[in-house]
Amino acid sequence: MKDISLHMDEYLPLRDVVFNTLREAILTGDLEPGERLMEIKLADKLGVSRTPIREAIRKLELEGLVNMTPRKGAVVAEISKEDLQNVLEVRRVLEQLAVELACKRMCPEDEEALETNLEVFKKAIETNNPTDIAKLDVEFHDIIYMATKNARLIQILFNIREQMYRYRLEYIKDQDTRYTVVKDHAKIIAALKDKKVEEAKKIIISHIEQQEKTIKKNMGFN
Amino acid sequence: MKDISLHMDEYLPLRDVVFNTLREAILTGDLEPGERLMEIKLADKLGVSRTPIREAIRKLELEGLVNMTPRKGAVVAEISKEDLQNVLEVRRVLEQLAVELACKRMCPEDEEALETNLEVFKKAIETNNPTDIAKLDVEFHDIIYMATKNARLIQILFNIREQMYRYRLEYIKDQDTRYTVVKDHAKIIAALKDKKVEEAKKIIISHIEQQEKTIKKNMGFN
DNA sequence: CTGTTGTCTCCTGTATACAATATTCATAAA
DNA sequence: TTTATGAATATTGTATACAGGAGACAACAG
Repeated sequence: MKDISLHMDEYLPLRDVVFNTLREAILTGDLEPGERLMEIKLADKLGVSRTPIREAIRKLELEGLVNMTPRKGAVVAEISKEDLQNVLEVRRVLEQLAVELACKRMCPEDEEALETNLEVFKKAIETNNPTDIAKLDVEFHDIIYMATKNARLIQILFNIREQMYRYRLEYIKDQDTRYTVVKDHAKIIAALKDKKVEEAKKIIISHIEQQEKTIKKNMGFN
Repeated sequence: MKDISLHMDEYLPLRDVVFNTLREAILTGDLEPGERLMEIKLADKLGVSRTPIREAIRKLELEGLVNMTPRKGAVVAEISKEDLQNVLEVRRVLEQLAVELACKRMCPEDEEALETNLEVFKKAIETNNPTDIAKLDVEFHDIIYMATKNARLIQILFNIREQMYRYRLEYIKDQDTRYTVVKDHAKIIAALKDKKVEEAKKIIISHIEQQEKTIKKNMGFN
């Protein structure tokens, strides 16, 4: 039997479409922190009934993007300096774990993917395309995550990155840091290839701390 | 105005009641791994409509306790040796982070709570009440989590513990390890009080590794 | 002028109805 | 006997209806 399955995963339940739409809107700031999410209004706007909206909101709640109060509804979660600190504290150790595991378990394809990414990244910086740059940076870390072969870790890191996205857009606008990012990525790749775990960890930490500084600077958290 | 507020948090939406019920059933093994969760059946059994059931299942999905396939429904997530490994890898670093932060931020009340817990724990072991023992062990770690003052970390650790519960019940039945657990707890408290971060981390790691061994032994993962 | 109460409206919580898809099982053809 | 095929059935996806709580606001009492 040949592969006749023409994208059987093409179909997405409305709740997932709604979920993605709302998430995107929150991450880009289209829906502002503190804003109420009213089911009927959203349902009308998106042209669906309340049911998928409700289910999407339940998921957003678990993702930490909205806060719910029973019988009062959901509001877009606030972003605060404290919360950023909290997320970064967790992220720091998990990213370290990720490079550690990646070091152990990385296969040749992963290595290759990292190097390809770095090249494309460099080009994107030349052409100065912010969207591409952000996407490629995300992809770089994705490759490392995947190399860990730990589905749980991957899931949590994805979730954390989601949170970070609300700050990240600010971060990536900052011109000065771009070359630092490239250098960091190159160093990480080298360390991973040489299986220098501690080295790789160190770079990741400084990488994150650099981001932290930039974000705080750009958002006026000080 | 006196405190006349008689349990205003008494009310729980049905979806949360259902969520707790199903979670409990999954964790205790009442609902077995691989078992299908059919909405109508559950709705009839619990005497509610499908709506709260569906919303509860969405939450269970995000918690990782069930797996969903669009248009096919939800099944109770399997528990495998690999998954246990994955969870433990993450847990190891996050528990370390927790004691590190707890060391920094613990207040006198937290210290007191830990010591009280230890005393009660000892008594529970004397009287050999498995339910109490499990509850107190959980509480011990809760106190440390809370002392970190990091809501994100707390949330993830809670979630991880939830996952662990599926193995933990087996773990706690094991008689031999109980005294080790008490000793570990005492050592952790001492280290936290003396602000000996590295020491505390070391103990936590061995504590977890001990659990890991016991769980694997009891579940025949080898 | 201030605070209380009642009503009105809006919104969420829950149930149910209807639509679309997946599964099952029997039947028929090779 | 095995494999297709298709109708019957079961189950999920989505929309809608109805009930009840929360907030807003006006009328009224102090």
